[in-house]
Amino acid sequence: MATLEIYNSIAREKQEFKPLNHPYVGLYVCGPTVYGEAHLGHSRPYVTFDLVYRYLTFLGYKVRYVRNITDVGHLVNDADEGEDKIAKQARLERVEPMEVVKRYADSFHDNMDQLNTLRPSIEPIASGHIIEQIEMIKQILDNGYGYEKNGSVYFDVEKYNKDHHYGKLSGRKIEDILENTRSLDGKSDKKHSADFALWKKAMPEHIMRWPSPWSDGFPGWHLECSAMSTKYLGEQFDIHGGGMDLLFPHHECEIAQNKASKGIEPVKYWMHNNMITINGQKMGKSLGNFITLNELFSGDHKLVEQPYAPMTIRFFILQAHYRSTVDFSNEALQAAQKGLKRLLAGAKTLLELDSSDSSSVDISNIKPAVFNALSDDFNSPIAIAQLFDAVKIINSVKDGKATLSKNDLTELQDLFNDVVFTILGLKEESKDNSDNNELVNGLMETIIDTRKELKARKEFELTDQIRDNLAKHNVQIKDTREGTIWSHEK
RNA sequence: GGUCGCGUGGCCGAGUGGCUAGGCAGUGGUCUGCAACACCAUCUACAGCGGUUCGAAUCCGUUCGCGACCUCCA
Repeated sequence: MATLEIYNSIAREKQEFKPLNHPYVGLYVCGPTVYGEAHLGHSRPYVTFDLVYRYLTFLGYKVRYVRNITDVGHLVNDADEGEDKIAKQARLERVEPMEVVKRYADSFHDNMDQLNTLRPSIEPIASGHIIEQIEMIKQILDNGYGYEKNGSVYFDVEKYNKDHHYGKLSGRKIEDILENTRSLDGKSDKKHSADFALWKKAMPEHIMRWPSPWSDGFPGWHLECSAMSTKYLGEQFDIHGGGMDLLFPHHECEIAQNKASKGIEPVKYWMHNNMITINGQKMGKSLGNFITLNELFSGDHKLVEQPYAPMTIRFFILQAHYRSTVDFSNEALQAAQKGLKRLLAGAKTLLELDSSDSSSVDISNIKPAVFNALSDDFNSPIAIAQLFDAVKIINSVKDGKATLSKNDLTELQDLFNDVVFTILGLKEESKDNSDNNELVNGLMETIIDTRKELKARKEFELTDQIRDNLAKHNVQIKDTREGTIWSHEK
């Protein structure tokens, strides 16, 4: 099997993956700020890093997957002037901030379960780690990279850059940052506009506040990831993931905070997924062009022509490489839906095939091609393309136009089981499992038998009527060579 | 304006120097009472221009178009 290569954002090239502490792997992914329902854009990083988590685990690594929940400190606007996102939503909904957090964290978890993403090993919450964050601020101050002003503490970017390189991840030069950062019209306590908040003094009306040596207040947004990744994965860990839009300033600030407090480069491999776009433009809350996952699942949105199953969304995302943008459209999702159906039908057929004495087709290159693709920076679209080639073979065998030896058949079955279900995390979308539904099975059996009798009498008007009526209840009837089968879809 | 990236066939989306990506859609056929599924065959491509090379979608230059980040964002 090929060695795993990962595109490391900070090196701007693919690098062989060598964990710091084999076979253990630390994986940190920036989680959501839970002030609203998750939208399609959110599904990208979590499906992407679910693939990373699943594949690393499959390869035998012991992965600790940490993904935070942000419930405090993430401001609506500028790091200095904006309102806290959670607090704002709480005001709009007239509830407690923690009610907002609970509601949308639950909703997020539901959506992630629907997308069949595995839950992280640890899911730390920012407000539960105030002490750790305060400790880190103290260290940054002790090391001379921060300053206090009016109860707030800021990171001194200019000072830090004298000893380290602020901008090494995003490829920015400090001069450009200092030059281009928006001026704050002298309203700010910051020495320089490029500086960012480590601790903010809370306004009197602010509910989300904690005591600290500097003021009653709350931590800056960037700090939580530094503090929590350090706590659960150590001062240095293997992989840090997140959306490309977090690359600057969020991840840049994280590196700075870690180095300023611990003196160590925290992350070995930085991974950034690209955006989901809509009409070529990034889907985002601030742009107002987003579609929530629940809206996609229900079809209840003006841009959504039909309900899309969670697995369709997952497959849609996996059919593109994580570092490419992927554009939302109904056409693309419908193509994904049909493609997924074909792939899963192939997987099912594969289990029913009989082996022959020998193979009439050569399947020896499929498995290596699949794993080479996955090991080449998690290239799921290539892996999927290989699986479709296998589906073609599977269907040929089913049609009696090709044969597979016992060994080859087993190899394909194992491959599909490993890749389709374990690694890509796809699954059948069957909601009504017929095994606990004897009544329905009995009824369907009666209907199908009756229809068979009608068919024999060439009463085709009636047989078609039965098929059409059942279709109205999302029950599909198919007359195959082996007999009539039925399926119920959502 | 600065930094970075992208532009592939009707649509989506891989590929980074020579060999059919794949999916969806289309067309013709096989199968079917008719469908659906499936199978076989088939079609359309690398934004423009210039260069390097025996050979470029792939490397270099340039023009045009689009996007991301530089405010919050997955």
